[in-house]
Amino acid sequence: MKKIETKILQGDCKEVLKTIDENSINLIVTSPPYADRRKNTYGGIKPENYVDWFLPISNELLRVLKPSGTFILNIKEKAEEGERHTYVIELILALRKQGWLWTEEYIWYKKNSYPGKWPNRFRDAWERCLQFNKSKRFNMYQEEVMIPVGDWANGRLKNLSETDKIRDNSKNGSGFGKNISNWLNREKVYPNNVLHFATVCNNKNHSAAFPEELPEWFIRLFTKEFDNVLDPFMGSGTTLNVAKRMKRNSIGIDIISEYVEMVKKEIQESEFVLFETKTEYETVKHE
Amino acid sequence: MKKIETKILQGDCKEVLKTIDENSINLIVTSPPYADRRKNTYGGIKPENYVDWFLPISNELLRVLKPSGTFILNIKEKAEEGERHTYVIELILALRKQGWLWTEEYIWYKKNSYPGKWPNRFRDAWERCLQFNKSKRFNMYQEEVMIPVGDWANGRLKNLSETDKIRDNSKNGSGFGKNISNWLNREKVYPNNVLHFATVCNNKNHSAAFPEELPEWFIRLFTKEFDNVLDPFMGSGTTLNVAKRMKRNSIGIDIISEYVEMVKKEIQESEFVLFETKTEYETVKHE
DNA sequence: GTTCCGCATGAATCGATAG
DNA sequence: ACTATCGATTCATGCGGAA
Repeated sequence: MKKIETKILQGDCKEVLKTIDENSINLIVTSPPYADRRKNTYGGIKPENYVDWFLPISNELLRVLKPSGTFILNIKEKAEEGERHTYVIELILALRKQGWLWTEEYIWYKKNSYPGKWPNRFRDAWERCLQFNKSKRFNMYQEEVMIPVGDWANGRLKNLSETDKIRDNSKNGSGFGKNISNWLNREKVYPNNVLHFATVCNNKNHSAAFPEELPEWFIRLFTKEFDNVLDPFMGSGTTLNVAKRMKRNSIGIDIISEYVEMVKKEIQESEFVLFETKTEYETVKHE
Repeated sequence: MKKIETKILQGDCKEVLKTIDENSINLIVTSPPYADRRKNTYGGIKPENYVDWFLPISNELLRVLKPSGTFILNIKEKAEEGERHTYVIELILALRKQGWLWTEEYIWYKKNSYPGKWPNRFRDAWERCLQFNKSKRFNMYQEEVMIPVGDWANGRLKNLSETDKIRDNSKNGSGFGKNISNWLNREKVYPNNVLHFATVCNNKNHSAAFPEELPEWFIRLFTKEFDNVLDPFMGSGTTLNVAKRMKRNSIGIDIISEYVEMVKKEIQESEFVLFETKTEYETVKHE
């Protein structure tokens, strides 16, 4: 029986990542600390230094990711002095120069973000989930995230007209054509690039990270069982917990030892539930 | 009684804008032709030339906008050969260099996005609505766009169908973690920066790029009655029609005379309904 | 009239196949 | 090795005709 490995490493990920084998990771899902002058994790990265701070890390991520792998970066620029910062869009350009492909930008639309306002803006209800890849041919298991077909199918597919049974090209030359009969008996359809997930509440002693649904969706989409998932900014360990539950090997890194200890404890407790898995903290094994 | 003026001008907006007084416009809402799109009507701007094409126009927009005014740019980059193009984010950086403040990025979350599914990506269900300003002190009438608390709880501006609720649940699974009782006794709440509107497409001879709700929301938020609204890429005239209905003066520019004639006719027909307003095509008057 | 139902429509993008 | 065309995918909306 195969075992699931969940490794938790303490340290600055820029250094710790160097201990990980190249081309060994199938998926990186992470939410790095946002630029913030006041925070003391990572010394508080200033917005104007954010790109320079991130590039050495992403260079290691580029090294450890398999060519068929995917890197999902959950990030949102802060507003300061009435403006949105530009460090995130500058980071996209810099990552492309570093060799990453900017494949897509998914939107995390926060379901239950509180109403609220400032004099010049409303509550920010969305974050970017930027998808980067090493090559154009990456693994994507689209069937794993399909959703039920909409109400329209009930009425529309009841009785088909003649044009419904063949490919019917759009009359206005848009190039869009469809064959309605393809949709008979179809129960599920593919989703789009807006993810409508709830936010999580701050009930633990750490700042709120993303909800489990977010890494789960990407893990489902970009990995299969026993693949390797990495979160270099582990925080409260959401990605690792989800990966373990979904039978993916995972590596988490965090600079704050309190987080590391907390996640280790949490993962160990889950051993009693999922006793067929095994957690290793010290040794590094790859397929 | 004050009269509403609706002016429709034919020509290249880069030139036509020069005839408009400086500091005279309260709100610019526009959706320029996207790169490589609408080739048959606008000729199609190449992605690599997009920023250079747009900057002379935005320079005129900067001139005609009042210091308290707002510029809303609806745009979305295309995907090509597996990657998202970067010309839109390069445009944001270039507009800031030109003197604009990048205040906010609203998301237009399209209810009925264009169908599509490819080996490497899903349907694109959102577009950017970028907010730029000349100064940090711009007019914003936040109370005008408040929404009923029930709609906010659904995360939508309209109620969900039963199937939509199931689809939503299958995507996120979790309910509300937060105590929303504080909001229950309030009639209306402020919205957030995600706008959930449907696209418009009908079987008549023209289709609107964006639905009326989109310019209506921004006109409500950033102008009051008798303010001046400008759309330099008028197209089918959605912005002008909405502005007129909401008793705002407006100027529309388009290079295609067919569109200009069509919108003129449409605006004139609405005279019979809203006979207290008056449309002027030739003279230019400002407060 | 008014409501119901049928159905065309769309800022798209990829791979495969044909010329 | 180019370019051109075709097939696949999908659902809210509004029009027009029927009930």
